[in-house]
Amino acid sequence: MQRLGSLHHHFFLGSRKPLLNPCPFYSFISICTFSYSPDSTEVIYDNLLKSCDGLAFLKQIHLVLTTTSLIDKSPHLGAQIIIKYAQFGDPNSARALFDHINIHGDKPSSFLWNTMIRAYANGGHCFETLQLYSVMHRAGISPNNYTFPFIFKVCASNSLILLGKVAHGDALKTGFDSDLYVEAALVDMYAKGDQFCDGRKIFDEMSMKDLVCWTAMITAYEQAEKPEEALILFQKMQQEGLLADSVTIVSVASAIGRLGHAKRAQSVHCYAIRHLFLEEICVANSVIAMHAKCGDMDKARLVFDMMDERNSISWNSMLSGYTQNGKASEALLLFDEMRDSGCELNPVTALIMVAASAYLGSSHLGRKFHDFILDSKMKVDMNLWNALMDMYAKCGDLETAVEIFSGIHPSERDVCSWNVLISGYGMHGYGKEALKLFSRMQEEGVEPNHITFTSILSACSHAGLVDEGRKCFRDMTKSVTPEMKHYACMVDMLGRAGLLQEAFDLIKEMPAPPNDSVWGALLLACKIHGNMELGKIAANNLFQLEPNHTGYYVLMSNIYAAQTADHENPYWQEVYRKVESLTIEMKLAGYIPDLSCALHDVEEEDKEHILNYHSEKLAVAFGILMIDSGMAIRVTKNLRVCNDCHLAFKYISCIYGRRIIVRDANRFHHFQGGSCSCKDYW
DNA sequence: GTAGGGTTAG
Repeated sequence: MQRLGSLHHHFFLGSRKPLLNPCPFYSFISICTFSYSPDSTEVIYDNLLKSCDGLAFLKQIHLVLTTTSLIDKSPHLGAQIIIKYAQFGDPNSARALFDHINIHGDKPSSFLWNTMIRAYANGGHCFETLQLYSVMHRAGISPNNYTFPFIFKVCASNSLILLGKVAHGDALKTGFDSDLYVEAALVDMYAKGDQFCDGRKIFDEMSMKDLVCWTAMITAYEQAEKPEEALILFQKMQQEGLLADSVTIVSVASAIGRLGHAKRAQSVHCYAIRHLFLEEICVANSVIAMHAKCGDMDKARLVFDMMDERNSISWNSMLSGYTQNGKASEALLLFDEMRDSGCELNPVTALIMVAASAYLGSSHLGRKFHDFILDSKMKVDMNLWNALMDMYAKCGDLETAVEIFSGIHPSERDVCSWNVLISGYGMHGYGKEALKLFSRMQEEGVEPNHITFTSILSACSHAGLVDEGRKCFRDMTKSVTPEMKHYACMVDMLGRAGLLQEAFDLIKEMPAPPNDSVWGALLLACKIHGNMELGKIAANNLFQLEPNHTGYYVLMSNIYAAQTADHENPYWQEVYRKVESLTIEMKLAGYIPDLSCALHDVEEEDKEHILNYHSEKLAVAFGILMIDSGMAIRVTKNLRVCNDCHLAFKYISCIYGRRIIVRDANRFHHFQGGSCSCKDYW
């Protein structure tokens, strides 16, 4: 062996260059052939093949073995060459050799058949894999525990579960179904093919499960958007004493990302650090995506910045994280960095950047990325076309969105293309057109999904098409179970149309407890239509569900405020007129409204308007109108009096020569002759 | 005797 080793070494150093010309190489190998017994020759070639790192080199070796007929004598070397061809992405050459052996050599062993099947399967050649599997049967060669995993793998990744089931039957007949690898592949196939129960059943009945089986099942749950189940299984796996490896962690991180659990995200991150998994690009990428989905872009960025090597998935995860967290401008900055880094910009990158443009509502930017896509000659798949349409619709350019849609061949359009356009029409207020598209879509045989129904209900809502919306909802319940968001759309639609009781009845009929978006839609409708009674019910539910969401408190407070202004006071018109004349009189006397007291972020003009109708000003105006001039005007208020009202009351006390006594949340203010007892310190 | 399964962005 020592001798062979050095010979091998010598060959490698000495004849690399002449390889371009087969002659010297060939004569050298010939010498070897004569110098050693056939067994030793086989070992030499075996070593040669092991060190072979390119297709050209491999073809040379193949040629020599063919001309010396060694290929027909050594099935082992034949198999090694087939394996190498597959590794270098040349399954056709592998197949040619396989066929050659089939004709010239002994009948290929099941080992060789498996090798060829594997070459096809790993190269993603689904049809060839399955065809060879069937030829194998006809040739009378039995598949074994090495055959089945590859068959199941291609069935899984090409959604050919029926064919997979047939092969499963073969495995049962031959008794290989209880092999660990076969079982793991079956679990994977059934789970990926939406046949969870079958996959889970096999998994549960396995006599022995290793880490790969657990990971396959965990991954299946995660990819089927069942992250809770994935994590429950992960916990069980740990209870069984198995330790997660980097592949497991990738799936667990994805599951946690889906759930948005920031705390668990941190613990997975730590685990990955402790086990040095973050050095693997795949793990780092999934940890980045996890933090991004949990809303923590700083942590995502930290991982990203620490990476020694990044691929396009790393960059894209960051870009999409920034976009999804409302930091589109950060995404734009990072995109420039990505371009400078020389990393490949792929269709996913383009998709994210188009979505970022849509988020910013900038058709200028969106168009720039559209041009970039066309210039880069990258393949524009349906997802990217859909994103472009969505971007144009969201940037106010519905015409271009429609233009793109019309340019796509009808057979190419998927359900998402229709959804994008329907929602585009909806958000532009064209409810009738959205409905027409919805019918056209069904006529063309495209099955609507839950997003289609959300889009169409929302379109009806914005256009006030209540009857049509009701009908869509009824039709929808025939084929799919309505989700929260559909109820929210319905409540919004009915509520906007003033059908508050019907909206409330619908909420009461819901099979599951309504969430915040359903109650939020009702509350908004109550605000629009001034319904205090239902508003209180909606608000109370919202305050329990989302106690920290300030927007709902503001909405409810506005309902109360509107009710106050809602003219219960028979003199309201006089009061409002008085406030207006008071303002003019005060301004003549030098009053400048203190706009900083109007806390809403609105135009200056609106701020002044809001200030004028502060409840204490209305009360004082009412007092001036109603109370004898000799008497003090007394106002009681439950909040601290604002600066602007305080200033105004000083002016009024002077202009009208009246005492105004205001009790606010903390103290009394006595206004008289242009000043206040608090001496402006309160 | 040779060979094998589970992974990340949208």
